[in-house]
Amino acid sequence: MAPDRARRRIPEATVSRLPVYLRILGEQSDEGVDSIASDRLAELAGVNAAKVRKDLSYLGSYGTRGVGYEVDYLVYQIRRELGLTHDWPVVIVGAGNLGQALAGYGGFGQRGYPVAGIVDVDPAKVGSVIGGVRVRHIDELGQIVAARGVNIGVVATPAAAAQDAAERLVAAGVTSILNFAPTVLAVPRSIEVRKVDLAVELQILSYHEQRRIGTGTQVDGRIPQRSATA
Amino acid sequence: MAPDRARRRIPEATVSRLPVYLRILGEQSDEGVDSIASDRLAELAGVNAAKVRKDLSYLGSYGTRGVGYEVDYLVYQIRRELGLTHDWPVVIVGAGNLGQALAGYGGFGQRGYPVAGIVDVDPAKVGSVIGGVRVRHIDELGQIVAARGVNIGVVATPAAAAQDAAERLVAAGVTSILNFAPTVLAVPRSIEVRKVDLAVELQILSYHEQRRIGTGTQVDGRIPQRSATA
DNA sequence: CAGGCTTTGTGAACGAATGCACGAGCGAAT
DNA sequence: ATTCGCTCGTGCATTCGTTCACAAAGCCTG
Repeated sequence: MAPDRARRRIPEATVSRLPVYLRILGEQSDEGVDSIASDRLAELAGVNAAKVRKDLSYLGSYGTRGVGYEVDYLVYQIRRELGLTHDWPVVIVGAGNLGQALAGYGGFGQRGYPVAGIVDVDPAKVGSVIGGVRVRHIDELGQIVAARGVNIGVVATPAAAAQDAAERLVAAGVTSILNFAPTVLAVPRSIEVRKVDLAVELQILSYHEQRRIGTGTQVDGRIPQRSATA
Repeated sequence: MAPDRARRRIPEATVSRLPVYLRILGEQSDEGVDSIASDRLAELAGVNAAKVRKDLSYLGSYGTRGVGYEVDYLVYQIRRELGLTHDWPVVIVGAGNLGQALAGYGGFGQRGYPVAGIVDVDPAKVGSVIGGVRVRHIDELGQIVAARGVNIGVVATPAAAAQDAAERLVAAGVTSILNFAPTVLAVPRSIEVRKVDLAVELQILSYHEQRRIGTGTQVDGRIPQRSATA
Protein backbone atom coordinates (compact mmCIF):
# COMPACT_ATOMS: atom_id res chain seq x y z
CA MET A 1 0.00 0.00 0.00
CA ALA A 2 1.19 3.48 -0.88
CA PRO A 3 3.81 4.78 1.55
CA ASP A 4 1.00 6.02 3.76
CA ARG A 5 2.93 8.90 5.06
CA ALA A 6 0.09 10.36 7.05
CA ARG A 7 -0.03 7.92 9.91
CA ARG A 8 2.38 9.70 12.19
CA ARG A 9 1.08 11.86 14.97
CA ILE A 10 0.10 15.39 14.07
CA PRO A 11 0.95 18.09 16.63
CA GLU A 12 -2.03 19.43 18.52
CA ALA A 13 -1.37 22.98 17.39
CA THR A 14 -1.53 21.85 13.79
CA VAL A 15 -4.73 19.90 14.33
CA SER A 16 -6.42 23.02 15.63
CA ARG A 17 -5.47 24.94 12.50
CA LEU A 18 -6.52 22.32 9.97
CA PRO A 19 -10.21 23.14 10.33
CA VAL A 20 -9.40 26.75 9.52
CA TYR A 21 -7.49 25.84 6.40
CA LEU A 22 -10.29 23.52 5.45
CA ARG A 23 -12.91 26.20 5.63
CA ILE A 24 -10.81 28.63 3.63
CA LEU A 25 -10.03 26.04 1.00
CA GLY A 26 -13.70 25.22 0.71
CA GLU A 27 -14.49 28.87 0.09
CA GLN A 28 -11.72 29.14 -2.46
CA SER A 29 -12.99 26.08 -4.22
CA ASP A 30 -16.46 27.59 -4.41
CA GLU A 31 -14.96 30.67 -5.97
CA GLY A 32 -13.39 28.58 -8.67
CA VAL A 33 -9.82 28.74 -7.43
CA ASP A 34 -8.19 25.42 -8.11
CA SER A 35 -4.64 26.03 -7.00
CA ILE A 36 -3.33 27.97 -4.05
CA ALA A 37 0.13 28.83 -2.73
CA SER A 38 1.10 28.68 0.92
CA ASP A 39 1.53 32.47 1.01
CA ARG A 40 -2.02 33.06 -0.04
CA LEU A 41 -3.47 30.45 2.25
CA ALA A 42 -1.40 31.88 5.09
CA GLU A 43 -2.71 35.35 4.39
CA LEU A 44 -6.31 34.15 4.43
CA ALA A 45 -5.76 32.16 7.61
CA GLY A 46 -3.89 34.95 9.32
CA VAL A 47 -0.75 32.93 9.97
CA ASN A 48 2.82 32.58 8.78
CA ALA A 49 3.41 30.90 5.41
CA ALA A 50 6.09 28.57 6.75
CA LYS A 51 3.62 27.41 9.35
CA VAL A 52 1.09 26.56 6.67
CA ARG A 53 3.65 24.51 4.78
CA LYS A 54 4.82 22.70 7.86
CA ASP A 55 1.24 22.00 8.92
CA LEU A 56 0.37 20.61 5.53
CA SER A 57 3.54 18.59 5.36
CA TYR A 58 2.28 16.47 8.25
CA LEU A 59 -0.46 15.22 5.96
CA GLY A 60 2.02 14.17 3.34
CA SER A 61 3.68 15.84 0.44
CA TYR A 62 0.69 17.15 -1.42
CA GLY A 63 1.99 20.36 -2.92
CA THR A 64 3.68 21.00 -6.22
CA ARG A 65 6.85 23.06 -6.11
CA GLY A 66 6.68 26.19 -8.12
CA VAL A 67 2.90 25.97 -8.23
CA GLY A 68 1.18 25.45 -4.92
CA TYR A 69 -1.50 23.12 -3.66
CA GLU A 70 -4.41 21.81 -5.66
CA VAL A 71 -7.39 23.03 -3.69
CA ASP A 72 -9.81 20.14 -4.09
CA TYR A 73 -7.20 17.53 -3.48
CA LEU A 74 -6.05 19.27 -0.33
CA VAL A 75 -9.63 19.59 0.86
CA TYR A 76 -10.00 15.87 0.47
CA GLN A 77 -6.80 15.13 2.34
CA ILE A 78 -7.62 17.41 5.26
CA ARG A 79 -11.12 16.05 5.49
CA ARG A 80 -9.76 12.56 5.58
CA GLU A 81 -7.27 13.43 8.29
CA LEU A 82 -9.94 15.09 10.41
CA GLY A 83 -12.16 12.08 10.05
CA LEU A 84 -14.76 13.93 8.02
CA THR A 85 -15.24 11.12 5.56
CA HIS A 86 -18.31 10.13 7.47
CA ASP A 87 -20.78 11.67 9.92
CA TRP A 88 -20.21 11.84 13.64
CA PRO A 89 -23.52 11.81 15.44
CA VAL A 90 -23.52 13.78 18.69
CA VAL A 91 -25.70 13.63 21.75
CA ILE A 92 -26.53 16.76 23.70
CA VAL A 93 -27.00 16.66 27.46
CA GLY A 94 -29.11 19.50 28.79
CA ALA A 95 -32.15 20.93 27.06
CA GLY A 96 -32.00 24.38 28.60
CA ASN A 97 -31.36 27.57 26.68
CA LEU A 98 -28.04 26.51 25.31
CA GLY A 99 -28.99 22.93 24.55
CA GLN A 100 -32.04 24.10 22.66
CA ALA A 101 -30.07 26.70 20.76
CA LEU A 102 -27.47 24.13 19.75
CA ALA A 103 -30.02 21.54 18.70
CA GLY A 104 -32.13 24.07 16.86
CA TYR A 105 -29.21 25.64 15.10
CA GLY A 106 -29.17 23.08 12.34
CA GLY A 107 -25.73 23.92 11.02
CA PHE A 108 -24.63 21.01 13.16
CA GLY A 109 -26.11 18.30 11.01
CA GLN A 110 -25.11 19.97 7.77
CA ARG A 111 -21.51 19.97 8.86
CA GLY A 112 -21.39 16.27 9.54
CA TYR A 113 -22.44 16.20 13.17
CA PRO A 114 -26.11 15.22 13.23
CA VAL A 115 -27.85 15.45 16.57
CA ALA A 116 -28.56 11.86 17.52
CA GLY A 117 -30.41 12.90 20.64
CA ILE A 118 -31.00 15.47 23.35
CA VAL A 119 -31.51 14.43 26.93
CA ASP A 120 -32.36 16.18 30.18
CA VAL A 121 -32.94 15.19 33.78
CA ASP A 122 -36.05 17.31 34.05
CA PRO A 123 -39.15 15.22 33.13
CA ALA A 124 -40.94 18.46 32.27
CA LYS A 125 -38.57 19.01 29.37
CA VAL A 126 -38.86 15.46 28.05
CA GLY A 127 -41.06 15.05 25.02
CA SER A 128 -40.73 18.49 23.48
CA VAL A 129 -39.23 18.58 20.03
CA ILE A 130 -36.29 20.80 19.13
CA GLY A 131 -34.92 21.02 15.64
CA GLY A 132 -36.71 17.83 14.73
CA VAL A 133 -35.32 15.87 17.65
CA ARG A 134 -37.42 14.81 20.60
CA VAL A 135 -36.00 15.46 24.07
CA ARG A 136 -35.60 12.23 25.99
CA HIS A 137 -34.85 11.43 29.59
CA ILE A 138 -31.22 11.21 30.58
CA ASP A 139 -31.66 7.59 31.62
CA GLU A 140 -32.03 6.75 27.96
CA LEU A 141 -28.55 8.06 27.24
CA GLY A 142 -26.90 4.66 27.07
CA GLN A 143 -29.49 3.44 24.66
CA ILE A 144 -29.13 6.42 22.34
CA VAL A 145 -25.36 6.19 22.33
CA ALA A 146 -25.37 2.49 21.61
CA ALA A 147 -28.09 2.61 19.00
CA ARG A 148 -26.60 5.44 17.01
CA GLY A 149 -22.94 4.70 17.57
CA VAL A 150 -22.32 8.07 19.17
CA ASN A 151 -18.75 8.97 20.10
CA ILE A 152 -19.13 12.66 20.85
CA GLY A 153 -21.16 14.17 23.67
CA VAL A 154 -21.99 17.80 24.29
CA VAL A 155 -22.43 19.07 27.84
CA ALA A 156 -24.89 21.97 27.82
CA THR A 157 -26.02 21.84 31.43
CA PRO A 158 -25.61 24.36 34.24
CA ALA A 159 -22.22 24.15 35.93
CA ALA A 160 -23.56 22.23 38.91
CA ALA A 161 -24.82 19.38 36.74
CA ALA A 162 -21.90 19.19 34.34
CA GLN A 163 -19.78 16.67 36.19
CA ASP A 164 -22.70 14.30 36.50
CA ALA A 165 -23.52 14.75 32.84
CA ALA A 166 -19.94 13.96 31.90
CA GLU A 167 -19.89 10.84 34.01
CA ARG A 168 -23.08 9.60 32.45
CA LEU A 169 -21.69 10.27 28.99
CA VAL A 170 -18.55 8.34 29.77
CA ALA A 171 -20.54 5.49 31.28
CA ALA A 172 -22.64 5.41 28.13
CA GLY A 173 -19.53 4.93 26.05
CA VAL A 174 -18.82 8.40 24.71
CA THR A 175 -15.10 9.10 24.28
CA SER A 176 -15.04 12.79 23.34
CA ILE A 177 -16.79 15.63 25.12
CA LEU A 178 -17.42 19.23 24.18
CA ASN A 179 -18.08 21.10 27.40
CA PHE A 180 -19.98 24.38 27.45
CA ALA A 181 -20.42 24.44 31.21
CA PRO A 182 -18.04 26.65 33.15
CA THR A 183 -16.46 23.79 35.05
CA VAL A 184 -13.42 21.61 34.81
CA LEU A 185 -14.62 18.08 34.14
CA ALA A 186 -12.90 15.18 35.86
CA VAL A 187 -12.86 12.30 33.42
CA PRO A 188 -10.59 9.36 32.65
CA ARG A 189 -7.45 10.31 30.83
CA SER A 190 -8.55 8.45 27.75
CA ILE A 191 -11.48 10.79 27.22
CA GLU A 192 -10.86 13.82 25.03
CA VAL A 193 -12.42 16.99 26.40
CA ARG A 194 -12.65 20.42 24.84
CA LYS A 195 -14.08 23.41 26.59
CA VAL A 196 -15.91 26.43 25.29
CA ASP A 197 -16.16 29.07 27.95
CA LEU A 198 -17.46 32.53 27.30
CA ALA A 199 -16.39 33.95 30.63
CA VAL A 200 -12.83 32.78 30.16
CA GLU A 201 -12.63 34.41 26.74
CA LEU A 202 -13.98 37.70 28.02
CA GLN A 203 -11.63 37.67 30.96
CA ILE A 204 -8.67 37.13 28.69
CA LEU A 205 -9.78 40.10 26.63
CA SER A 206 -10.26 42.31 29.64
CA TYR A 207 -6.82 41.33 30.85
CA HIS A 208 -5.36 42.74 27.66
CA GLU A 209 -7.53 45.82 27.84
CA GLN A 210 -6.55 46.42 31.40
CA ARG A 211 -2.92 46.00 30.48
CA ARG A 212 -3.28 48.41 27.59
CA ILE A 213 -4.44 51.11 29.95
CA GLY A 214 -2.97 49.91 33.15
CA THR A 215 0.18 51.96 33.43
CA GLY A 216 0.90 53.36 36.83
CA THR A 217 -1.05 53.11 40.02
CA GLN A 218 -4.76 53.23 39.48
CA VAL A 219 -6.26 51.08 42.18
CA ASP A 220 -5.30 52.16 45.62
CA GLY A 221 -7.95 52.21 48.31
CA ARG A 222 -9.34 49.03 49.80
CA ILE A 223 -6.74 46.46 49.07
CA PRO A 224 -7.56 43.51 51.29
CA GLN A 225 -4.72 42.59 53.58
CA ARG A 226 -3.55 39.09 54.03
CA SER A 227 -5.55 38.48 57.18
CA ALA A 228 -3.62 39.74 60.18
CA THR A 229 -5.84 37.70 62.45
CA ALA A 230 -5.66 34.06 61.53
CA MET B 1 5.21 52.51 46.10
CA ALA B 2 5.43 48.87 47.06
CA PRO B 3 7.83 46.94 44.81
CA ASP B 4 4.96 46.43 42.40
CA ARG B 5 6.10 43.05 41.30
CA ALA B 6 3.13 42.37 39.10
CA ARG B 7 3.91 44.68 36.20
CA ARG B 8 5.91 42.30 34.13
CA ARG B 9 4.30 40.51 31.25
CA ILE B 10 2.37 37.38 32.04
CA PRO B 11 2.68 34.50 29.56
CA GLU B 12 -0.38 33.97 27.43
CA ALA B 13 -0.76 30.39 28.57
CA THR B 14 -0.92 31.58 32.14
CA VAL B 15 -3.44 34.30 31.35
CA SER B 16 -5.77 31.72 29.90
CA ARG B 17 -5.61 29.66 33.08
CA LEU B 18 -6.14 32.50 35.54
CA PRO B 19 -9.89 32.67 34.86
CA VAL B 20 -10.12 28.98 35.69
CA TYR B 21 -8.30 29.40 38.97
CA LEU B 22 -10.46 32.39 39.71
CA ARG B 23 -13.66 30.47 39.30
CA ILE B 24 -12.45 27.61 41.44
CA LEU B 25 -11.23 29.93 44.14
CA GLY B 26 -14.57 31.68 44.16
CA GLU B 27 -16.33 28.37 44.67
CA GLN B 28 -13.94 27.41 47.43
CA SER B 29 -14.50 30.73 49.11
CA ASP B 30 -18.26 30.17 49.00
CA GLU B 31 -17.76 26.82 50.64
CA GLY B 32 -15.92 28.45 53.49
CA VAL B 33 -12.43 27.36 52.53
CA ASP B 34 -10.04 30.14 53.40
CA SER B 35 -6.69 28.61 52.58
CA ILE B 36 -5.68 26.35 49.72
CA ALA B 37 -2.46 24.62 48.71
CA SER B 38 -1.21 24.46 45.14
CA ASP B 39 -1.77 20.70 45.03
CA ARG B 40 -5.42 21.07 45.79
CA LEU B 41 -5.97 23.94 43.40
CA ALA B 42 -4.11 22.00 40.73
CA GLU B 43 -6.34 18.99 41.29
CA LEU B 44 -9.48 21.09 40.96
CA ALA B 45 -8.18 22.83 37.86
CA GLY B 46 -6.97 19.61 36.29
CA VAL B 47 -3.37 20.75 35.93
CA ASN B 48 0.07 20.17 37.40
CA ALA B 49 0.80 21.69 40.84
CA ALA B 50 4.10 23.22 39.74
CA LYS B 51 2.25 24.96 36.97
CA VAL B 52 -0.19 26.45 39.43
CA ARG B 53 2.62 27.79 41.54
CA LYS B 54 4.48 29.20 38.57
CA ASP B 55 1.33 30.79 37.22
CA LEU B 56 0.55 32.41 40.53
CA SER B 57 4.12 33.54 40.99
CA TYR B 58 3.67 35.88 38.03
CA LEU B 59 1.18 37.82 40.10
CA GLY B 60 3.62 38.22 42.91
CA SER B 61 4.57 36.22 45.91
CA TYR B 62 1.21 35.75 47.50
CA GLY B 63 1.49 32.32 49.08
CA THR B 64 2.69 31.30 52.49
CA ARG B 65 5.20 28.50 52.61
CA GLY B 66 4.10 25.56 54.66
CA VAL B 67 0.49 26.74 54.44
CA GLY B 68 -0.76 27.62 51.00
CA TYR B 69 -2.64 30.56 49.53
CA GLU B 70 -5.26 32.60 51.30
CA VAL B 71 -8.28 32.18 49.07
CA ASP B 72 -9.89 35.60 49.31
CA TYR B 73 -6.65 37.44 48.94
CA LEU B 74 -5.75 35.42 45.87
CA VAL B 75 -9.17 36.04 44.38
CA TYR B 76 -8.58 39.73 44.78
CA GLN B 77 -5.16 39.58 43.17
CA ILE B 78 -6.31 37.58 40.19
CA ARG B 79 -9.29 39.82 39.69
CA ARG B 80 -7.05 42.82 39.74
CA GLU B 81 -4.68 41.29 37.22
CA LEU B 82 -7.51 40.37 34.89
CA GLY B 83 -8.89 43.86 35.10
CA LEU B 84 -12.04 42.79 36.91
CA THR B 85 -11.96 45.64 39.36
CA HIS B 86 -14.49 47.37 37.20
CA ASP B 87 -17.09 46.53 34.59
CA TRP B 88 -16.28 46.18 30.90
CA PRO B 89 -19.34 47.05 28.87
CA VAL B 90 -19.59 45.12 25.61
CA VAL B 91 -21.41 45.80 22.39
CA ILE B 92 -22.88 42.98 20.36
CA VAL B 93 -23.02 43.18 16.57
CA GLY B 94 -25.68 40.98 15.06
CA ALA B 95 -29.12 40.41 16.52
CA GLY B 96 -29.78 37.02 14.97
CA ASN B 97 -30.14 33.80 16.90
CA LEU B 98 -26.76 33.96 18.52
CA GLY B 99 -26.79 37.68 19.25
CA GLN B 100 -30.18 37.36 20.89
CA ALA B 101 -29.12 34.37 22.91
CA LEU B 102 -26.03 36.16 24.14
CA ALA B 103 -27.87 39.34 25.01
CA GLY B 104 -30.72 37.50 26.66
CA TYR B 105 -28.44 35.23 28.61
CA GLY B 106 -27.95 37.71 31.42
CA GLY B 107 -24.97 36.00 32.99
CA PHE B 108 -22.99 38.50 30.96
CA GLY B 109 -23.85 41.52 33.02
CA GLN B 110 -23.57 39.68 36.31
CA ARG B 111 -20.03 38.73 35.52
CA GLY B 112 -18.89 42.25 34.87
CA TYR B 113 -19.61 42.55 31.17
CA PRO B 114 -22.89 44.47 30.84
CA VAL B 115 -24.36 44.67 27.37
CA ALA B 116 -24.04 48.31 26.40
CA GLY B 117 -25.84 47.75 23.15
CA ILE B 118 -26.86 45.40 20.36
CA VAL B 119 -26.80 46.50 16.77
CA ASP B 120 -27.82 45.00 13.45
CA VAL B 121 -27.84 46.08 9.82
CA ASP B 122 -31.37 44.87 9.28
CA PRO B 123 -33.87 47.68 9.96
CA ALA B 124 -36.52 45.05 10.67
CA LYS B 125 -34.61 43.94 13.74
CA VAL B 126 -34.05 47.43 15.06
CA GLY B 127 -36.31 48.43 17.90
CA SER B 128 -37.00 45.05 19.44
CA VAL B 129 -35.85 44.62 23.00
CA ILE B 130 -33.67 41.72 24.10
CA GLY B 131 -32.67 41.19 27.68
CA GLY B 132 -33.62 44.73 28.50
CA VAL B 133 -31.54 46.22 25.70
CA ARG B 134 -33.07 47.75 22.61
CA VAL B 135 -31.60 46.73 19.26
CA ARG B 136 -30.23 49.73 17.40
CA HIS B 137 -29.00 50.24 13.89
CA ILE B 138 -25.38 49.50 13.19
CA ASP B 139 -24.78 53.10 12.16
CA GLU B 140 -25.19 54.04 15.80
CA LEU B 141 -22.25 51.88 16.76
CA GLY B 142 -19.79 54.73 17.10
CA GLN B 143 -22.16 56.61 19.30
CA ILE B 144 -22.77 53.66 21.63
CA VAL B 145 -19.09 52.89 21.94
CA ALA B 146 -18.18 56.48 22.68
CA ALA B 147 -21.04 57.10 25.08
CA ARG B 148 -20.50 54.00 27.15
CA GLY B 149 -16.73 53.74 26.88
CA VAL B 150 -16.91 50.32 25.28
CA ASN B 151 -13.64 48.50 24.61
CA ILE B 152 -14.91 45.03 23.82
CA GLY B 153 -17.03 44.09 20.82
CA VAL B 154 -18.74 40.79 20.11
CA VAL B 155 -19.23 39.65 16.53
CA ALA B 156 -22.34 37.50 16.31
CA THR B 157 -23.14 37.88 12.63
CA PRO B 158 -23.17 35.32 9.83
CA ALA B 159 -19.73 34.62 8.42
CA ALA B 160 -20.27 36.78 5.37
CA ALA B 161 -20.92 39.90 7.46
CA ALA B 162 -18.25 39.33 10.08
CA GLN B 163 -15.39 41.19 8.42
CA ASP B 164 -17.55 44.23 7.92
CA ALA B 165 -18.75 44.05 11.51
CA ALA B 166 -15.17 43.87 12.73
CA GLU B 167 -14.14 46.86 10.66
CA ARG B 168 -16.99 48.90 11.99
CA LEU B 169 -16.12 47.93 15.53
CA VAL B 170 -12.52 48.96 15.02
CA ALA B 171 -13.57 52.21 13.40
CA ALA B 172 -15.81 52.88 16.36
CA GLY B 173 -12.86 52.55 18.69
CA VAL B 174 -13.20 49.02 20.02
CA THR B 175 -9.83 47.37 20.75
CA SER B 176 -10.82 43.80 21.64
CA ILE B 177 -13.11 41.51 19.70
CA LEU B 178 -14.73 38.22 20.56
CA ASN B 179 -15.61 36.55 17.28
CA PHE B 180 -18.29 33.90 17.04
CA ALA B 181 -18.44 33.90 13.27
CA PRO B 182 -16.59 31.12 11.48
CA THR B 183 -14.17 33.45 9.75
CA VAL B 184 -10.69 34.76 10.25
CA LEU B 185 -10.97 38.49 10.87
CA ALA B 186 -8.42 40.80 9.31
CA VAL B 187 -7.81 43.60 11.79
CA PRO B 188 -4.91 45.86 12.74
CA ARG B 189 -2.28 44.15 14.79
CA SER B 190 -3.10 46.26 17.81
CA ILE B 191 -6.57 44.75 18.07
CA GLU B 192 -6.93 41.70 20.27
CA VAL B 193 -9.16 39.04 18.75
CA ARG B 194 -10.40 35.82 20.26
CA LYS B 195 -12.43 33.29 18.37
CA VAL B 196 -15.08 30.86 19.50
CA ASP B 197 -15.84 28.35 16.80
CA LEU B 198 -18.05 25.36 17.30
CA ALA B 199 -17.13 23.67 14.04
CA VAL B 200 -13.44 23.87 14.81
CA GLU B 201 -13.93 22.27 18.21
CA LEU B 202 -16.00 19.45 16.80
CA GLN B 203 -13.51 18.82 14.05
CA ILE B 204 -10.69 18.59 16.56
CA LEU B 205 -12.70 16.04 18.48
CA SER B 206 -13.51 13.99 15.42
CA TYR B 207 -9.84 14.02 14.48
CA HIS B 208 -9.08 12.31 17.77
CA GLU B 209 -11.96 9.90 17.38
CA GLN B 210 -10.88 9.04 13.90
CA ARG B 211 -7.36 8.49 15.10
CA ARG B 212 -8.55 6.31 17.94
CA ILE B 213 -10.15 3.97 15.47
CA GLY B 214 -8.17 4.70 12.38
CA THR B 215 -5.63 1.94 12.33
CA GLY B 216 -5.09 0.35 8.99
CA THR B 217 -6.64 1.10 5.67
CA GLN B 218 -10.29 1.95 5.91
CA VAL B 219 -10.92 4.40 3.14
CA ASP B 220 -10.04 3.04 -0.22
CA GLY B 221 -12.43 3.63 -3.08
CA ARG B 222 -12.80 7.02 -4.68
CA ILE B 223 -9.67 8.85 -3.72
CA PRO B 224 -9.49 11.91 -5.93
CA GLN B 225 -6.35 12.02 -8.00
CA ARG B 226 -4.27 15.10 -8.33
CA SER B 227 -5.77 16.18 -11.60
CA ALA B 228 -4.02 14.47 -14.46
CA THR B 229 -5.55 16.91 -16.88
CA ALA B 230 -4.52 20.41 -15.97
C1' DC C 1 16.75 21.39 -23.78
C1' DA C 2 18.71 24.75 -20.79
C1' DG C 3 18.12 28.52 -17.76
C1' DG C 4 15.26 31.31 -14.92
C1' DC C 5 11.45 31.85 -11.85
C1' DT C 6 8.51 30.20 -8.41
C1' DT C 7 7.14 27.66 -4.44
C1' DT C 8 7.48 23.60 -1.72
C1' DG C 9 9.45 20.82 2.09
C1' DT C 10 12.44 20.72 5.90
C1' DG C 11 16.79 21.28 8.80
C1' DA C 12 18.18 24.28 12.21
C1' DA C 13 17.81 28.18 15.35
C1' DC C 14 14.99 30.23 18.39
C1' DG C 15 11.39 30.95 21.77
C1' DA C 16 7.54 29.57 24.79
C1' DA C 17 5.64 26.36 27.95
C1' DT C 18 5.94 22.42 30.90
C1' DG C 19 7.43 19.61 34.69
C1' DC C 20 10.94 18.21 37.94
C1' DA C 21 13.44 18.77 41.92
C1' DC C 22 15.07 21.20 45.62
C1' DG C 23 16.33 25.16 48.57
C1' DA C 24 14.07 28.63 51.32
C1' DG C 25 10.78 30.04 54.49
C1' DC C 26 6.89 29.53 57.53
C1' DG C 27 4.06 27.48 61.43
C1' DA C 28 3.57 24.22 65.02
C1' DA C 29 5.06 21.37 68.49
C1' DT C 30 8.22 20.23 71.94
C1' DA D 1 14.64 28.28 70.98
C1' DT D 2 15.21 24.50 68.28
C1' DT D 3 13.52 21.04 65.44
C1' DC D 4 10.31 19.09 62.24
C1' DG D 5 7.10 18.92 58.61
C1' DC D 6 4.91 21.20 55.08
C1' DT D 7 4.46 24.03 50.93
C1' DC D 8 5.96 27.86 48.19
C1' DG D 9 9.00 29.86 44.67
C1' DT D 10 12.15 29.04 41.05
C1' DG D 11 16.44 27.33 38.40
C1' DC D 12 17.04 23.88 35.05
C1' DA D 13 16.22 20.44 31.67
C1' DT D 14 13.02 19.03 28.34
C1' DT D 15 9.47 19.19 25.20
C1' DC D 16 6.58 21.58 22.07
C1' DG D 17 5.78 25.17 18.70
C1' DT D 18 7.24 28.89 15.59
C1' DT D 19 10.05 31.09 12.27
C1' DC D 20 13.90 31.53 9.20
C1' DA D 21 16.36 30.37 5.34
C1' DC D 22 17.65 27.54 1.64
C1' DA D 23 18.20 23.45 -1.34
C1' DA D 24 15.30 20.61 -4.20
C1' DA D 25 11.88 20.35 -7.55
C1' DG D 26 8.60 21.60 -10.50
C1' DC D 27 6.70 24.86 -14.55
C1' DC D 28 7.49 28.07 -18.40
C1' DT D 29 9.87 30.45 -21.98
C1' DG D 30 12.82 30.89 -25.58
